[in-house]
Amino acid sequence: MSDQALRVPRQPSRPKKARSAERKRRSAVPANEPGAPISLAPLNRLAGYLIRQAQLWVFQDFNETLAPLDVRPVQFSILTLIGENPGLSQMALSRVLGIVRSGLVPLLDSLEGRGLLKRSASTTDRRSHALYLTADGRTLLVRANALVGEHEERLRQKVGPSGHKQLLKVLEVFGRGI
Amino acid sequence: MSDQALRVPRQPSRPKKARSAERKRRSAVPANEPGAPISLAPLNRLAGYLIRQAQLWVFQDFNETLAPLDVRPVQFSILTLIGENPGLSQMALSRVLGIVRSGLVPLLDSLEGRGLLKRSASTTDRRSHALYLTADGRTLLVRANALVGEHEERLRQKVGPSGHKQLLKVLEVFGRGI
DNA sequence: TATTGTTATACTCTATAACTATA
DNA sequence: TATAGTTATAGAGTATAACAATA
Repeated sequence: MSDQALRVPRQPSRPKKARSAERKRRSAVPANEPGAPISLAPLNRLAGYLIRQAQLWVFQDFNETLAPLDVRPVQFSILTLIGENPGLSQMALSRVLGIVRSGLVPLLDSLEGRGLLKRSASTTDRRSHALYLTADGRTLLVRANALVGEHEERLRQKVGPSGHKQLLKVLEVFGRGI
Repeated sequence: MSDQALRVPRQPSRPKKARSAERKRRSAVPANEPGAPISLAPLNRLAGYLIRQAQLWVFQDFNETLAPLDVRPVQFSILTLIGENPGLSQMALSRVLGIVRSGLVPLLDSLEGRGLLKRSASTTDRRSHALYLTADGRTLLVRANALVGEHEERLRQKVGPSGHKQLLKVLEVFGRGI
């Protein structure tokens, strides 16, 4: 964050000239009062919208809870899946996670660089890697599981014990079990 | 997509030299069979994981359903909120959406460029804009609501009618109602 | 001094195409 | 020919800092 000279400016995602054309004339119309209540009624009746809001809460609380270990949700999923299925290939992992195989590479690079997993040569197919947790990876996963338990408990308190049970049952259909 | 000369190469997110160091030695260890079933049990017991998987399904189905109108979930939320709260300011909108105000600018640029909304001058505060739907915006929102209804119906079929009712009730706590 | 909208910047995630090495 | 892993590339989403205009 200190060496600015190494940075290359990025291509802006939209051409600049389009923007000025987008805001040309602005007639004066009465606006809502600043402190006025905002109606969200139509959105709050959509289960899809509520699922999205719930997911944002989950990720935020997960990240805050797991911050001491610096573990994101997808990293936790990767470590858990490799721990449960030692020798997993990257292709199999990418299929289960719903991530294209090229997107998995930097994620595994990072975890391998931290010494949490290793890519071993497969004995059956020299193209593929067999993924294993290291001892450090197993140790971190134990600590992560404890924190995830705290996070899950906070979620249970948020929706209530019966709500939590209902979620596990109703959303079971979305769990990818192969 | 044709004029390659205009493109500026992007800064890779991670330094290249770190990668080779990350995969040094690879001992040969027995790997899981390629066709072997993969255990997801520990993840499928976490409500947070299931909420995430459900949200991925929701976005995918939403995008496929609304593709004819080229409306993403966040764009639908913006149009709905402005339709329900005409004259809304960008600050108020960004707070409700949970988006920082700078992130809202390109979203509104795009929708304004498509003629779906307009930024009008506020009568009370010359720093702020009052957001309104255009006639085209209202027309599109009507059509979008019909498609969102189809999407919601598919979600209801996915989790069952009683499951859908339970979701609306259990997840109500995540709906931001100000 | 503080706030609103904007710009510039950068990191993450996701996706596609092409390459290497293997099958 | 097809597949596993990798690289390069591009776009979306999200975040911070700084600026001008205004409060």
